[in-house]
Amino acid sequence: MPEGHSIHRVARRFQDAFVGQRLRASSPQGRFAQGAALVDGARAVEAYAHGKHFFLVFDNDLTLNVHLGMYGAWTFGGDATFRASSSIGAPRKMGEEESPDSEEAEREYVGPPAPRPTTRVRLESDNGWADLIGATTCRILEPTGVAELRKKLGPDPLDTDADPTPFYSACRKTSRPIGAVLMDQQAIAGIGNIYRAESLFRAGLDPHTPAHRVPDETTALLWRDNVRLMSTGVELGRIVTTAPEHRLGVSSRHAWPTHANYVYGRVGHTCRVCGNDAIVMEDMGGRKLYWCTVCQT
DNA sequence: TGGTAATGAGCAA
DNA sequence: TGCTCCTTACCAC
Repeated sequence: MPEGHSIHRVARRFQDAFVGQRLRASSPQGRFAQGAALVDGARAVEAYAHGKHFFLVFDNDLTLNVHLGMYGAWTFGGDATFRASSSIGAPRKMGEEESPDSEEAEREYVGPPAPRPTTRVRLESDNGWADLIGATTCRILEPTGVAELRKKLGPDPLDTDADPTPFYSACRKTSRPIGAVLMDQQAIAGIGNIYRAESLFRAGLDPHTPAHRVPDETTALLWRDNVRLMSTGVELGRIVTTAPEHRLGVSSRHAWPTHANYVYGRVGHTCRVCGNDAIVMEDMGGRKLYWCTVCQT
């Protein structure tokens, strides 16, 4: 899936383009017809993300809660204030950039295109639209439901007010591998398979290290590094975890994908730091874990 | 045309 | 631990 940074981009997009307006809500696919009816015609008052969960609050106290899962994506379009249509969500190609700037602005907004048959939700204002496909979760929540859900989510590195303490204590009290804890949304919210692998590499940490044996200064480093990496992800619309000196000879950002990561998806390639053919892939908790057996000890 | 993998997570066993 | 759901795109045949 889109990791946490993508969801924060979605929230930003909604905040800019839809919040403050009355929205028409529908479910072209039909599977969310009842939910859409609950907010159809209501005014959007706030959009935010917590980890990989997206929340759109309406003035009738109901909240649209979306989790994109592995395949979900939002597509946006509208008049000039929207820029041209773009999408945020499940990338289909490695390193794909989300919401690329359009080459030309749309001349005249005449309304949204016909929805794909798989469109779960379409939200429409007078000057733009947002389509959701493939989400694993899409529902309407009461305020209590939102509170209940958020209580189960750990601190989000992309939340500037977040207190990382719960993440530190989660690490101290479990012998589960640190590589598994980083993926646990109850311990820390928003990290996915790429940020997991890349931040562990940058910390020089063996993913199998029992979390309670990771020094406090290292868990603090992991938090701070994910704050930095994910913030970069929000700004770029793409995950780039390599330091500039490890992207030598790459000037165009369109060439970044092949130099954007240290270990994710790089089995059989030379490690950018130690130069060894030491990057391996294994299964951890049902997900593919990539790491360098020389750099991460 | 069909098999598969993909930045996820809930659930049964 | 493994199955399931959601959807798309790429690849091999």
